[in-house]
Amino acid sequence: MENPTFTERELDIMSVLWRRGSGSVSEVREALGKSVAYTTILKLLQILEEKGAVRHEAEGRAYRYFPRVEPAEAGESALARILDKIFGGSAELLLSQLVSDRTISPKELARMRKLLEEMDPEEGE
Amino acid sequence: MENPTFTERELDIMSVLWRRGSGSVSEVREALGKSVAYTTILKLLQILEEKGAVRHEAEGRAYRYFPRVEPAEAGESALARILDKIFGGSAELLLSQLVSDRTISPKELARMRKLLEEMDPEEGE
DNA sequence: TTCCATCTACGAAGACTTTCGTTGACAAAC
DNA sequence: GTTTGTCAACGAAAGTCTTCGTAGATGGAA
Repeated sequence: MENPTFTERELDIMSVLWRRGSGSVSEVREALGKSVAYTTILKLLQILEEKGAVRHEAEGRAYRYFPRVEPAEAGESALARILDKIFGGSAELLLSQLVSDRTISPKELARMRKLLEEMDPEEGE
Repeated sequence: MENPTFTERELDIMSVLWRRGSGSVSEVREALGKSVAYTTILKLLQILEEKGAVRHEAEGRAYRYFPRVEPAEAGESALARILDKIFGGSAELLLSQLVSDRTISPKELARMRKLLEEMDPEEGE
């Protein structure tokens, strides 16, 4: 899937599948607090499958859905959009916004520092 | 504006206003490559004004539109969504995705490092 | 004055997204 | 074997977003 983008609701569902690894319609519905009808979740999963974002396996009479798109792929598209449109391409500004107004644990902060330390300048990855 | 969120097209327009500081309908249209009709841009700007995201001043017979929402505000909402739904709340994963597969200049990388170095752990800001 | 260009206002069409009711299959419980 | 509960499929209604045509105002050029 090239540059996967998801609608609001689709993302809710993908989020559940990423967190849990997989899910039946009912499980996804549970995870979303049962705020939407069963058939709505089913429909969305069918749409996502058509898009190639998920696949399913039979499990008894029901289906178990698995994500086919990695969070990283979806994140790349989503971040690129925000970086460009909102932060004018400045990763620094984005990072600043990310860490401000949000509590980051000392451990996570340390890992984030390390991540940047270990990055070789010029090297994209 | 509490937690401003923008649709795809609205964001295109806000992006232009943020970049330029302000814009008339024609200027915004130019900036978007004239790919959409004049009245479409006007309509979107009227919607954004109704939402409180922009304001206008008369300038001759035309209007000049100004953003009333800061990129930071829009960025906060947008990042929070991605962080939660895609990266499972991990700022580290998000950062890792941000810097991978994207060329960050040595200077920007240095500034990003500094940003994290100067952050006091536990302190939200 | 009349025409043309430029502007805002409005409304509605078209596209996309979200929602769910209804149907029919199937299996387990009665 | 009839009822009950769980399931996927489908289609269509309702909601939202995007698009632009048309109308009417205004000002400058012919």
